[in-house]
Amino acid sequence: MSVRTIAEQAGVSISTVSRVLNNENSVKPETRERVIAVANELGYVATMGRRATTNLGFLYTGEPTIAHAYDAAVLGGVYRGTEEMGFDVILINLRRDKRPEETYTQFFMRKGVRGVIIRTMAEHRDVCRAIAAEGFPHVVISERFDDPKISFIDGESRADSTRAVNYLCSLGHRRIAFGVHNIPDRDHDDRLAGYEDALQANGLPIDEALIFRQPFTLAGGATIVQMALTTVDPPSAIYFADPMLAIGAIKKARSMGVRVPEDLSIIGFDDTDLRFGVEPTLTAVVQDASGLGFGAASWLTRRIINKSNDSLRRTVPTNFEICESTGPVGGGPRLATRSMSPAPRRPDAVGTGNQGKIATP
Amino acid sequence: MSVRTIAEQAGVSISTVSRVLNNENSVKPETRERVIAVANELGYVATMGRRATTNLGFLYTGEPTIAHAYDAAVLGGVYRGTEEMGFDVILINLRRDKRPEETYTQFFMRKGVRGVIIRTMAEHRDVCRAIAAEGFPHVVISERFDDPKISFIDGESRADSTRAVNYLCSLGHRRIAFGVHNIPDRDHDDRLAGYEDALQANGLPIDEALIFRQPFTLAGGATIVQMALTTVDPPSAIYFADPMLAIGAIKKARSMGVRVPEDLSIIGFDDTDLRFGVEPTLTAVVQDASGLGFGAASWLTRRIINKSNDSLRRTVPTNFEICESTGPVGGGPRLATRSMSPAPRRPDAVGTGNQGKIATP
DNA sequence: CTGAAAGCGCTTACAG
DNA sequence: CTGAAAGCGCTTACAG
Repeated sequence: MSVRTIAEQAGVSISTVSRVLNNENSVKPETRERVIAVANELGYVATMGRRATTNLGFLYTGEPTIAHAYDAAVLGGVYRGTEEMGFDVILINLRRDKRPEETYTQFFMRKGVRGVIIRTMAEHRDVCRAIAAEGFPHVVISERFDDPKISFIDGESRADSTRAVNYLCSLGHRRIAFGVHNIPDRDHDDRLAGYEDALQANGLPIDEALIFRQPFTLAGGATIVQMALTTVDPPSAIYFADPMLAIGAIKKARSMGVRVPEDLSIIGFDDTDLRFGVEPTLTAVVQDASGLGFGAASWLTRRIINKSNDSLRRTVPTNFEICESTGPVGGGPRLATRSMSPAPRRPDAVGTGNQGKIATP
Repeated sequence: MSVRTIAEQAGVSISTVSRVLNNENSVKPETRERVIAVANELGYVATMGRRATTNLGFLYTGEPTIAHAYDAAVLGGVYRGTEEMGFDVILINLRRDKRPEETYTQFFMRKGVRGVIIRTMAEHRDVCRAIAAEGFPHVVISERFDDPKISFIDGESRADSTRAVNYLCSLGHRRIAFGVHNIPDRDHDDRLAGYEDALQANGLPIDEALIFRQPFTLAGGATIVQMALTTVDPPSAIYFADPMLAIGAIKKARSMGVRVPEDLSIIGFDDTDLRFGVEPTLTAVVQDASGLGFGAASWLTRRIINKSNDSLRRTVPTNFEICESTGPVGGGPRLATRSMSPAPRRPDAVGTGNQGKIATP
């Protein structure tokens, strides 16, 4: 399948197809759109020499945050997911490299990319919509859309958030705070909704004074503990929708002489294995970030090879794990570690002889 | 610069060059070697359509460990380092994709890769040597070689390891253990050497019974603490050459009722910001893993563009940071947090609105 | 094992 | 704004 096929289908010459592929400004917009549509329909593949490229793009719509534990886990999963079909992963960044006048498809084809895993944020949902509208193969990670043309894979944390807060209620807690980062994010809104569901189910009021928003850093978590414990009617438990907040909170509580869980129960959220690195080990809602990346890549590479036009609309439940950072209100004895909804987790391969730093307790 | 140029220089036809590039087995070995040598000399570039590719390979010689904090930090740095010259980062894996009969250069050219950052381990030092011998642009991360043709960038942790152990001695510690992972690794050997240097300088014996080797996991660190504290003459301080070991050790000590630092001083090693996530904050030898990746990528992309033949032989000193996990032997008051050798650190960009999980206290 | 020539995929003046 | 044709980079039968 070459420029020639596209040219025939679109009713233009191969010169025009080439011009569109290279985004020359001389092409009439309607012609351009028709050619791009045909190229996406036929699954046009950029060639290297005369071989088809097999690059899968890991796309940041905004500033890349590769070094973060969540991103690293997702990327590790994406890499594993490309193995079966033999695709390579290439890191691409819209903000850095996309030219303003070119379409997404043109940008991707220029990079030799046949499909993209989109790592995005709430503010760039329109970018996901535009890529889907052009018909370019894609999967959005950790978002959810109503439009059936947009493919996504998303962790469903609302139910476990409710379960987590229900668990606190069952331990006798009545003043339960919620800590979340201070930037709008659908994931985190879900967790807030789950928290509110549980409060209502337990006949507890939703108190805005118990909802804290801070940057998702250790310092943010510390600030929340500080603020929460110095209010008039302080909470006896906090559910954090972010790992860093929870870890910072535990550190801060201990340095304030507040015992966890005797004086304060803490539930966190974990995408990796960070919950095992703190003392006490964190009771947490756990999301398999690596699994999200794996699922996205393995589905997308198949869709590309099969030239199907399916969408992926997959929601993966989280898991609620009870560890040591939660206990009865008022400081009873600790409960034994156990898991309420054990789900299979697929850890990334841990090589030998390297300096890997992942927690594998 | 095309197959034609290579053909002329190598004294063969373009057909033969093409055959070598595609590793057809009909080519005589000597001819093949000559063509590959010329291709590397001229800096041959695979083309996409008729544009030069600009891929920088992030190469795993063995099993990829992308999700690990160290790898993620390095990769984040590599990505930043490619921005100026506009290269893209592509993840490649020898074990998965390299055909047994092809040379490294052939493999890389087939992937459209113009240079590689090599993430390797001690057991694959010969792979680094072979890539360098072929003349393919490369930088090895966290290794060191005598051969001046091999480019590397490496953290120098021996001096700070000595400094760390000297510091323990200055606090009155006389029984100081060393914890390291149980797989041979030059990095970690350096740290052991630094430990031994300090013991000798302080007139202390090197006691094999105080050197513990365990898998680099939280569990490994816990095991070391357990073993160390149940010996006849237990140490009052431990220096760990790996972050996970140190964090696991702190957790274990606390759960055994051993106070850190009053009963046991712990010094760790940190590639990222994990030391801030534990209680007490870890005194540590700190390596800027992201900076290693950045340095490698920014040098390598320039070398490719300039078609120079220089080698990179860069050693980056670590930093020794005194935090809360160390104190006088016998449990005096804690010292204030300060840094003995503050070095500029370049944190990865932290985006907004994402679920990033890096510690930025 | 290798080259000359045909041919594929693409781009690029040139012409309109 | 578009096409026909020339041309570049590469691969691939074909011939030896």
